[in-house]
Amino acid sequence: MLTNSRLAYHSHDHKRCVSAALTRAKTLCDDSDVRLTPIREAVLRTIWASHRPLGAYDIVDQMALNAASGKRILAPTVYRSIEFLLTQGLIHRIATLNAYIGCPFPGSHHSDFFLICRECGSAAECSADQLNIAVEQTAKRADFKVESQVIEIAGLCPECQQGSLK
Amino acid sequence: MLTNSRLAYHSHDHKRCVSAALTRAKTLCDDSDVRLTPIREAVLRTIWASHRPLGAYDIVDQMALNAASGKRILAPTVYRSIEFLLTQGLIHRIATLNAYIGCPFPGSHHSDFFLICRECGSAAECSADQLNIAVEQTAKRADFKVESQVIEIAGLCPECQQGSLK
DNA sequence: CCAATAATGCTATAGAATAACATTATATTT
DNA sequence: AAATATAATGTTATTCTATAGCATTATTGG
Repeated sequence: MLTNSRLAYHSHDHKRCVSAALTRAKTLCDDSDVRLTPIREAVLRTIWASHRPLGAYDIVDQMALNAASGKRILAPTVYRSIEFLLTQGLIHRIATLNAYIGCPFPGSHHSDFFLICRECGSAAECSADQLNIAVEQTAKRADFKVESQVIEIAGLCPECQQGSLK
Repeated sequence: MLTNSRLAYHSHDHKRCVSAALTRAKTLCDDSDVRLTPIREAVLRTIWASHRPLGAYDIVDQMALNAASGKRILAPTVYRSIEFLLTQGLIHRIATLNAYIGCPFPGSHHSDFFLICRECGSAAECSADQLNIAVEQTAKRADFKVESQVIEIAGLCPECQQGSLK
């Protein structure tokens, strides 16, 4: 099983998370001959500010002012960056939250699913063969051809299970 | 595996689907001492008009005029009915589509998932132990306590696989 | 440098969902 | 049955999410 649950739920040197994500992003965009512009990079950095999925308008609010013009960066621009980052596989959309989160292992093929803590809001991404196989097999029994999947599990992360004394 | 994929994807006597759903709904609401009012029943009937998830404003548009007053039934009222029907387990929300679909087996405990055809829009609900076990086990490996799950698979239903010749 | 393409700025608007308060209907108590 | 309490609906406005359309600026390739 591939997962970033250690990092997502426990305290750690988050700056390393961010810089690693940024480095990976640059490399991948370079390899794919697409442009990780300053704005796109800033959006990615904003999303990576935590392990909690972030809404598009939260991103708008938390983005620094445009370095060049000193003006705010508005929703359509942010949404364009989001679309770019989604296409490049650098972020994911969490459908149940209308929010976006950085992908911890972009570039690698993985049908992912998410463990989202209802208490602290942190989300871990996982990829488990067992689950993918189960999806494939159950779909097959209905003669259904799988093309994409959204799996979002809500509950309590390890830390918050301790916090809530029940 | 529990599923309504037969009915969802293939032609059938849909009136029976609807009347069966309505009957179940009445029974369940009666048992739970909650009121399936005319409007709530009309919303449920509208959702059950097909096996395709229906958006809230589509429901608003497709609802008949209020039998009593002859006026349109507006969004907040429809949303209230949706909330009621969700609470009673009579319908489900499809997060990836912002849409709602009738539950074919309400009352029974089931952690469900959906097979949604991108071609015809029909969605089948399934419940497979194998998948639930896989979810539980992978979550457990991350020390995550599962409370609810959203699993939405997109692809091609049996009928539409034949239609699209590839 | 010039033309073509890509990215961003900006305004408006579409689509999904709910807040707040008034009104009406139903249930409960007397 | 009348009075009261509770539940459901009507109505208007608003919030939140997302995109359309067009102008402007930046980047790339010749």
